[in-house]
Amino acid sequence: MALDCSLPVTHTHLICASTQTKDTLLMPSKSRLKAVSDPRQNHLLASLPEAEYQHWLPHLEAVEMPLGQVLYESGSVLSHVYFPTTSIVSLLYVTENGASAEIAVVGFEGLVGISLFMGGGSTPSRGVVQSAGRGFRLTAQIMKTEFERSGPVLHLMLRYTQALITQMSQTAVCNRHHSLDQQLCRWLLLSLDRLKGPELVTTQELIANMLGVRREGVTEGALKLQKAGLIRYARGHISLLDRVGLENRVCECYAVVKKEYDRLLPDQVAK
Amino acid sequence: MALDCSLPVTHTHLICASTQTKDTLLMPSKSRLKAVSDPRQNHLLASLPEAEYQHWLPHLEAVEMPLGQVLYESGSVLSHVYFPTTSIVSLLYVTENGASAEIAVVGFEGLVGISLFMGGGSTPSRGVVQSAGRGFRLTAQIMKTEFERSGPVLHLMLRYTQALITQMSQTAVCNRHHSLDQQLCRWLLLSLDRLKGPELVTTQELIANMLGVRREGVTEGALKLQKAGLIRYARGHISLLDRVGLENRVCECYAVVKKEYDRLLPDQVAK
DNA sequence: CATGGTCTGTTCGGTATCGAACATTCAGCG
DNA sequence: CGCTGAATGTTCGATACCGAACAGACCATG
Repeated sequence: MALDCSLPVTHTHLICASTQTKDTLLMPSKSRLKAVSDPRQNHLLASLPEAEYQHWLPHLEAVEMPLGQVLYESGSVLSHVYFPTTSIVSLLYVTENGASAEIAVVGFEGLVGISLFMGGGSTPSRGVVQSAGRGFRLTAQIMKTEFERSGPVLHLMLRYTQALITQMSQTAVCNRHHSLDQQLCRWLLLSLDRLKGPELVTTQELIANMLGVRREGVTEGALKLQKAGLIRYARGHISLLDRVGLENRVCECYAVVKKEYDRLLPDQVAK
Repeated sequence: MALDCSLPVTHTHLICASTQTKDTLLMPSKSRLKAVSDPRQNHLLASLPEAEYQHWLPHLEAVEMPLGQVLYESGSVLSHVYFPTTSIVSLLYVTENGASAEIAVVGFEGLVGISLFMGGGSTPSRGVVQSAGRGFRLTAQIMKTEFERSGPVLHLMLRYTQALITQMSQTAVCNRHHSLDQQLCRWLLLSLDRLKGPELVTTQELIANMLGVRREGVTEGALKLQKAGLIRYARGHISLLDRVGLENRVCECYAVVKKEYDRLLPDQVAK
């Protein structure tokens, strides 16, 4: 913990150098230099034992994660694992005829690229930045080595993976049994939980892609929520006004997932 | 491999002793003593390095797995991991209002109880025997120890887990985008792949529970398939007549899952 | 061989979502 | 400042699935 402060300085120069990864960059974030990232904004990194953390530090590369950036494609071998801090990444499945569905959301609580240490190297899903921000990444090689080397790291990663599995499973059930309105609430809450502020920067069109429904459906659902005074939105900005109100409308799926994350990944460090 | 033959003898006396686990026994299998189980009928066990396998052998307990048996409840801590040989287990989520949906099927290719070595101890799902048969089990303690002790075991289990994750994810997408008819085909093929013979012993009612739809829907779908000459069924018995025909009707989800299982778990031993 | 229960077939109206088409509003840009 | 494209609002018929109710077929059991 004592050495945290030295980090941002050490790494700031890397932020720009690493931006040009695979830019499907749709909306470049307007050089918000305010929050120079601290790796421990990511809860997995923050949960690492101090010794491990110090060991990782030199290898953690700060990266900008612009909206729409594809971190990995279906079937491709990952070059890095990503630890979002102020961004959100969606794990997306795309069907043959172009329809899509999000199976999980990853934010500062998690990591993108479990297939790297799970042994498969790739998955049939796609990782897309769904809310622009920052994060850190580690090369595949180092991640694998660290995973094998340290028991605590392994256990942390596996517990996280189990939480992710819960989110995926619950998504499957939710897709089957709950109304679009409920799913929209779930999606909003899950996404908002993975960001600092009370505002999401996304269009209804993108939400529709995530939920695997038509945009019109999202519009209607969002309208209801806005009329009820739970959210307010305008041209790509959605603000949370009444969290309790949303929680009253959401299906059980949200609570199940949240509870499981809390159980498997208690905040050992600051929240 | 050389010692396989001695095993059935060693363990046959355990089969009965271990039957009375938690019997929601609906349909006791009529004492089919023909296939006295060989642990290596389970592909995970068969994929273990010889040394590991010999190490596990004394601890593998042969068990009867009757239709409807609940191997674990949502949230409960597992006492054993199960390795099906001639049975199929469904991982089932049940919603507050009683609706259910299967998120994955496990047969001789896999194992039930990943939360044991993933670190969570429990999951919000339920494990139910969906096709009566046999299997082997290992106590939680031994499974955990073995998982930690041996690299090859760990890697095998994790690769399997990743395959399972694919199945769960694909189920989520399928629930969203594909028709009941297609999903029925997927379910039939996935289930048939996890059994030896070309016949399933299940009612349409149970299939409906698994798919999370009404029984009437399954009846209609099954009728179409029967009229098309792809399957034949009667009172709880479904026979596969034309696999290719089914594969022509199924959605991509089946192929994606199958391909991923084949990729992650190549049959190192006999198939 | 009668009976009860399970399994399957069939029907009908209700509802949520789809697919497509179009109107409106707003932000950014030249 | 006006244009353009993106984002949002609205409508309509089509369709897949739901919920409920019931009929027939078959098996096990007494």
